[in-house]
Amino acid sequence: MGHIVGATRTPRDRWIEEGLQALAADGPDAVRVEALAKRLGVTKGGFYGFFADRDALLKAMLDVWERESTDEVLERIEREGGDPKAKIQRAGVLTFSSDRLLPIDLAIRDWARRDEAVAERLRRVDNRRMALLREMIGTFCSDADEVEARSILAFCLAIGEHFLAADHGDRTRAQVLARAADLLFNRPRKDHSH
Amino acid sequence: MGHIVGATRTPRDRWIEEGLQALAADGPDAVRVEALAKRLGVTKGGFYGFFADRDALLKAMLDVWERESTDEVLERIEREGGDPKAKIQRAGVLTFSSDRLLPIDLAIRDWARRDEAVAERLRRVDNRRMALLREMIGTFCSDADEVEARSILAFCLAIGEHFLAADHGDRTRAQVLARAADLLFNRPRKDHSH
DNA sequence: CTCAGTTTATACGGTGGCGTACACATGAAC
DNA sequence: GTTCATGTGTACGCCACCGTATAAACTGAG
Repeated sequence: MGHIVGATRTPRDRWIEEGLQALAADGPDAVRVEALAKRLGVTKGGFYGFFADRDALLKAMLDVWERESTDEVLERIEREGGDPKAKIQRAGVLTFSSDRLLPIDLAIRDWARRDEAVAERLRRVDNRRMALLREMIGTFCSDADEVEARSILAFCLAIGEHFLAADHGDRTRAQVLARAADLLFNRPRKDHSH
Repeated sequence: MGHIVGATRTPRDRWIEEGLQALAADGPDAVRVEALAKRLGVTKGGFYGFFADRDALLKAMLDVWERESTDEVLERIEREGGDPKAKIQRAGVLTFSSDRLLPIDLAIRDWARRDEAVAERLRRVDNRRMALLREMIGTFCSDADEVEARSILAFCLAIGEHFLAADHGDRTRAQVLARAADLLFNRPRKDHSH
């Protein structure tokens, strides 16, 4: 029973991986079975053995992304420890400076605007990330409303930066970002004097 | 000479407008000649009288968007006047709360990640918007580096908010955004005590 | 009414993509 | 070496889309 026979030249994972690369590079419309096969040096012959149809591949891709973007990143952050600011920074680096995860993340954000199922997954992922941000910012800011405000600012900066095309004169983007992060993480506000 | 005859049931502008709607709703790949014709209750017969090919339509769409997003908005802001903060807010409302311009803007941002020509146009538009932000923020903040930092934070908040799927517990998104804007525009930082 | 110019409908060839059917190849188990 | 499940190549029907060609319909001027 359970005969495991026949070698798999192009296992399920490689289809998913190639799909994620296509998604990252050119959006969900670029995830085409025959195109992936070509890039894998193979025809689509084996594809339909692993996936019912193209849509099943898309779902599988999102599963992998969701797991990699939450569990794996959060686990690694906890494992490596450090103070709150270091953790925030590491979380940012792990997802928004990753050559692998960043372009996938951005593509999925645009995708989510048109597909409710994708939006639902993104919500789960973003909520976990926001929870981390809140926790970290809460260690040096006591006003809960302000914690939320600073969290959304930080998150939107990390995302929006990649959708923003503006220049900054003499400054580099990195310099401007550093100063912005400084404002969010290192400068308690003046006394509440409404 | 120059006989102007023959009525135009579906003028150039309507093709462009329908194209922009398709772009806003489903991204650049959804801008298909035959699909637009169907939505216009027409076949593609007349299309190639106005445009050399699909690509010419895309260019024309970007032209219209660029003009509407810069000249028209900025002109209106100047015309209606007000204090700096009111101007920032109006600029934000005119572009990022417009049912028409907002979804187009977001679609173009994603598009720009893959098409250098689109990125170039977006850069022109974003630079004009950033210039406005700098000018306004400069009226109550003297440190040029911090002006730049607050500007990018404000811009990324306006953009990123729409790509962010997180919830905020009891608070509404609008409440959180208001508090974040408050941080950026109404709270001078503590004395520089580094 | 006639006419010319323009817009639109229809039909066509070409391409690329999906999903299916079936035959071939491969390699482990026996 | 035979068997057999599995992966792969090839071919097919189908549909959507682009861009072209050509004929029909419309419109305003004379």
